[in-house]
Amino acid sequence: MVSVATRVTIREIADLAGVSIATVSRVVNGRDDVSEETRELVQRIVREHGYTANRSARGLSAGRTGLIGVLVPLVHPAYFSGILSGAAEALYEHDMRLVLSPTRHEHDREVGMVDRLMHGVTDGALLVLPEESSDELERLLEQGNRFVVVDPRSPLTGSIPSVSAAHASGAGQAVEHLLGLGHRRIAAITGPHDWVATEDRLRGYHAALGSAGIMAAPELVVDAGQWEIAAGVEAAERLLSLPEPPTAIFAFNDNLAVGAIRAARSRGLSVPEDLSVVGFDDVEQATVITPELTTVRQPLEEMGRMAVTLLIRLLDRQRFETLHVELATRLVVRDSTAPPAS
Amino acid sequence: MVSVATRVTIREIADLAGVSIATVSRVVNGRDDVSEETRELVQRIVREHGYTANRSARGLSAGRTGLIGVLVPLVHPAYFSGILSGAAEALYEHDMRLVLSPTRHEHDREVGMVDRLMHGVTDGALLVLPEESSDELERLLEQGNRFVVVDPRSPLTGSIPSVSAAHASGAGQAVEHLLGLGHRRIAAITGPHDWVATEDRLRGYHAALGSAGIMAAPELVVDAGQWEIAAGVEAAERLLSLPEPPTAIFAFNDNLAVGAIRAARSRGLSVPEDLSVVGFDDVEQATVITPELTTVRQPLEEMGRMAVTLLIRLLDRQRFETLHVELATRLVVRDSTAPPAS
DNA sequence: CTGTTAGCGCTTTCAC
DNA sequence: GTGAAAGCGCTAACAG
Repeated sequence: MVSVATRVTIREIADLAGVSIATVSRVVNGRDDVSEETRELVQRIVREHGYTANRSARGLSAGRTGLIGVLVPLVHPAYFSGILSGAAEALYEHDMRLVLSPTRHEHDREVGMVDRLMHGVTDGALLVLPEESSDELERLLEQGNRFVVVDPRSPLTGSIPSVSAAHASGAGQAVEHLLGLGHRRIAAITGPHDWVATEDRLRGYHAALGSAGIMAAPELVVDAGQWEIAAGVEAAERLLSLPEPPTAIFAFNDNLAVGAIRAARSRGLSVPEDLSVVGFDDVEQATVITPELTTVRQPLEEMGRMAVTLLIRLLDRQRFETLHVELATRLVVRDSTAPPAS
Repeated sequence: MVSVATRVTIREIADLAGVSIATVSRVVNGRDDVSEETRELVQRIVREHGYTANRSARGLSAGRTGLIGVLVPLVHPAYFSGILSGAAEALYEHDMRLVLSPTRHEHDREVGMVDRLMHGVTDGALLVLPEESSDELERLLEQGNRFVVVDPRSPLTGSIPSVSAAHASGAGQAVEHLLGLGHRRIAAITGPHDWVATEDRLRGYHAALGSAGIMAAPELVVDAGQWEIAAGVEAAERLLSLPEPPTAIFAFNDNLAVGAIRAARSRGLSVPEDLSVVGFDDVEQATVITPELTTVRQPLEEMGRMAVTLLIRLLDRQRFETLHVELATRLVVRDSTAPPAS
């Protein structure tokens, strides 16, 4: 005969303490217009009975649910789960919770989810690598939705808050590392060409080469078109069959780098002796592959945390100057890079 | 002067349609006591205005929020994100959402989160690899909480619904594969000894050997004590320095298997020529490592989906016979296993 | 079949 | 400093 336990409500706490529910509400929400005496009394009762406000009721009456939607294309890839992890932790510290909403990269599903989430379930959202165009996002904002974009796919207009990694300078770090080792023919395997991540990293690549007085040979930049291992294999094969192949490859993410290593190996080339490879992201597989990958670490957890920070400020209607935050990357040198053969 | 858009409410839809809010509510909730005519009218208006019920209000009034809490130790490891992914997808199909709640393996945090979640934010929960003892879980259940345990760490009493992989038969598949290749000295690197996963896999290991008329040598079973790569390296080193080392190692998860491969390699042994290695889980790194890992695949997404199915039945107060569901595993043969040297 | 009404538990004016 | 009371938007009896 177990029935769903009926939780203690604000009414009961009020009765127990001999005060009104308004007073209990004040204490629980940390208002300061309560006498010290009353506050302590109420707090004691609250503690003794393990009372916590019913979130639905609070959401309905105060318009704040303490829930944040996080839209990610997929939850599985390490890239997204890193961001998720950081966001969940930051929200937990604010006593808020994360509503996980995978969009499967489907534009319509994403739009629908934002809409539903924003209507009574969630106070705001994080849009990770959203499918929507800048215009669509702008419109969402105008409709009164509160959100922060994490790692925008395409360039955003000024008023949409966002958090991303410093792609260009990260790429610069990678290339400078290779230059420092003595490489001069440094190839790039890029991601899809219309992504901010790709374009910015490409910019960083060219800038770093340029500063060293090197003009990147056009044939050394190949577009993998995707971010998957297979595309990396293919792109690397094209590079390695060049009349004058590169001595180092900067792959625009770790998957592509893994592909490059495989391609090299299957040609009998050894990494890093015959070919240096640098990746980007620093996800787990970077340390599983042999040789362990030298790569540019994106601060994924930190990106999630930072996005939460911005969003909470937004919800509190605080203004802030910098709507676009770029988080620094860090080069992690492991075993896949070395000076060129001779 | 953008103000937070005030969403269309049931009241407005009712007015627009010239019916009462009760009727709108009936239509929206798919009740069948509405005339076809009225239903269509209301549905049209609802569609035109993109109305969806405010979840907080519904939660408060109906006691159902459409939200499910999922407690996981961490979100990042592929193991958990696989389960999360399956659960999120299944919930989405039921128009429900997932509240992500990482516990960091902290018992108190987990208990606190269950408690808070269950109070007005969530209808029920999935507890993945929970820290609580069977007794504590039992008590939670008695207090009226609705939840399903995914991959219990310790054995559960009968009344607590759970979903897990078929550990014993999975281990059997691994060992039989090795036996089939001709191995006779088959070692096991186990996880922590008080885990259901460890004990069941160990049982499967012994059973399979036993059926082949082989008595497992005690020194061939080593307890890694953890699930991490480093522990796998260490355990494998112990095995490989035995006077009569094994020709094959069955590691109780992929991390440990990766460790075993590293240990073999650093001794100049090549896998699979000199040593076969089988893992358990089939997470991404199994295909990144060289050689690609032969491993027992756990149906992680499916476990998440199944848990959601059970939970929803539980919420609907449906009875079911099988409270404990075991999902079959599948052996994935790749390149880390081969017949013994000679 | 449809409308009226009474809450769900909480926050928030507005008085005192 | 504290309480009374009016909702927040919705669901679920209960009438008719």
